[in-house]
Amino acid sequence: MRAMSIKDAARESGVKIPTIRYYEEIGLLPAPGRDGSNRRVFAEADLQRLAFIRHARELGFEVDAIRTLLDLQDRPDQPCSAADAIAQARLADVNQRIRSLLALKAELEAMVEGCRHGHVSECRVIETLADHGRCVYEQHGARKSGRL
Amino acid sequence: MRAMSIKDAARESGVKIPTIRYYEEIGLLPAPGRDGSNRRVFAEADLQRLAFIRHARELGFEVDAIRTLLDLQDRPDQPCSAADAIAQARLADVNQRIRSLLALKAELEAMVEGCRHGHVSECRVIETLADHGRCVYEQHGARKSGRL
DNA sequence: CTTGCTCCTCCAGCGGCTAGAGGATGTAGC
DNA sequence: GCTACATCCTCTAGCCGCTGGAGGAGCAAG
Repeated sequence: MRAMSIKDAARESGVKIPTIRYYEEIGLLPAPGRDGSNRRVFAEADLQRLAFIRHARELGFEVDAIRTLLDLQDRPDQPCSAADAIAQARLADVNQRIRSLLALKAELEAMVEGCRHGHVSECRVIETLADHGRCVYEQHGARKSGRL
Repeated sequence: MRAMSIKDAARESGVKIPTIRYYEEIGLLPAPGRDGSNRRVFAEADLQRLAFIRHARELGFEVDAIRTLLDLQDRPDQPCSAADAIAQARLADVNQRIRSLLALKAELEAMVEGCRHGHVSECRVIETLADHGRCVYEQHGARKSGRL
């Protein structure tokens, strides 16, 4: 059973030091042990938890969702439908986001391609921004939250 | 020349009232006139500016970029290369984001499809989160900022 | 005994809003 | 004139998920 400092835990897990402390503060990571000088000592289980959290964050899960997923992980006899639902919801969100971004991409490409590289007075980029009506696709925008 | 209240301006521009005030505060929207009771009075030009800002925000431009774009709009004799560069940078960002999200989508689909709807102990979703090595695609993650 | 490294806690800030308190003013109906 | 209600104002604090800095403690090596 390795016991390591926060610095080592950060290196091993890929989670930065202040972020580790933050996860502890918000209760995502259970408070690790301390040594005689009040320094945190991380065990194997803490590292696994950090890796889990990091991976979930990379996949864009919100902290609350991760909390639920971690709780589930701790109770292996539960049905996994809750975990499945969270992942499904996240997938739906990602799909929606991709759709939005593809519309933006088309819009931005039209703006950039239309640019004659002259003066602002005849700049397609500025014109398009000023007049939504010139948009290639109407339906960009109105995303609520802003992850990934 | 119409002169309207903040409520009307919000309705016309699609920008919410507190957001309009916020844009004024951060200097994105020049401070509009006031009436005898210290209430904001919005003119046509203000509305156009609000529409410009809103459209740019929908396309995911950052406030600083919008500031530059608005400055450019105000000086039509300038070359539009700066505006072009901002739009290009935004396009590159959108493309990168789409790539990330497609990787996430694949990853999430693998997780969800692998789920046998049994117990957490054999849940593909939880397993995959716990062990990055099981990922279909390594290269998800590490996006810096989180818009759209 | 000093230097340098790591650690601790606490607090402030990022972006882009959003929401609420607490108060002033305007308008409509009686 | 009075009441009710809508709208406006300013100011402050909160959202998410961190990130960074101040100020201080503790430990090892030279």
